[in-house]
Amino acid sequence: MVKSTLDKQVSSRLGQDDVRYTAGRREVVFALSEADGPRSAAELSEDLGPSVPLSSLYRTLAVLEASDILTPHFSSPGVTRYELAEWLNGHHHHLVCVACGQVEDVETDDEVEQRLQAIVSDITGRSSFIESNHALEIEGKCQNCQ
Amino acid sequence: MVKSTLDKQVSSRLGQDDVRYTAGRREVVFALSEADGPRSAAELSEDLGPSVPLSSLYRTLAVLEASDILTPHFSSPGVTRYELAEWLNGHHHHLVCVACGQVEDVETDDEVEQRLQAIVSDITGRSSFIESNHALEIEGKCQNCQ
DNA sequence: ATAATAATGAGAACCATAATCATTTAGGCA
DNA sequence: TGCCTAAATGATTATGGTTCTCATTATTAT
Repeated sequence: MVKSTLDKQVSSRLGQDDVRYTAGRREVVFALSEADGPRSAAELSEDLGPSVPLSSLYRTLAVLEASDILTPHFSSPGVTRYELAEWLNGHHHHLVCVACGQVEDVETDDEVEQRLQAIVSDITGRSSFIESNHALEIEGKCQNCQ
Repeated sequence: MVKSTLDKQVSSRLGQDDVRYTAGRREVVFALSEADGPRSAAELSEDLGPSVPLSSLYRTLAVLEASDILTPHFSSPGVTRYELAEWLNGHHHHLVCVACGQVEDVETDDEVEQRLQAIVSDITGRSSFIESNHALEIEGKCQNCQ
């Protein structure tokens, strides 16, 4: 995604909530748009350096999540990773390395995604659970850890 | 699963690791075998009462995970839930309620599971990632929270 | 029985995250 | 342009889930 396009979408969405799109928040959104998977506060802090202090970073993540710019992701104990929400980043799934904990995005083409959605409907169809989303997490070993 | 069968399988598996299957550990395994989804330490502690103190409970969970009796599961911020490992509990997927955080198991029949495995293979086939397992997490609202 | 080893439990320590609060910054308006 | 008000920031402190420590207790092997 082009940076300026993303910035416009985020800015507009935040505007609806009367939330300002400040420099620090832009940095966080940009760093996440460059990442190839969800990032924790600690990982982002490393990427960003001292220009965004941890306390501000945590608050920024919470603010951006509340406005549906970011989605939290849980795959390792005790740490929350964030990624751009689906409407910004596209629907995708995750490869979770059981060795190093890194999470990588994978895209699926429409045909595969349709088959997956059919499976989800098959599963929830019989229950009283109302589906809003699904996530296919594939665990294994990434190239580095094999 | 019959209690005695489960106990035998767990006991035998722990024996291979020279780990004792003590009363407290039996209580935890039993509580998880009765649960209809992954349970956190806090939830288990509520189920078990004061007979298994928290510090012992956490250690028991770690020990049982190390011997592949339990599998950790991450779906809400900052809390790890455990369930019996797949070889004891069967392969299944999860319905995660976005409102209350509860996680419920769902079984899939073989035909559906085959279709899902085919999708996973389609996705990882093109990459250098080596799959060991997959998890389909369906988010939405449980009956209580609708 | 006894020695050796593992398990237990109470409490302290740890670490990721959230809350506090004084200060700074930014947008609305004269 | 310069105030005024509300929002954002950042250093610090608090919180809560989890792990560690260590003295005590229980279990296994000889």
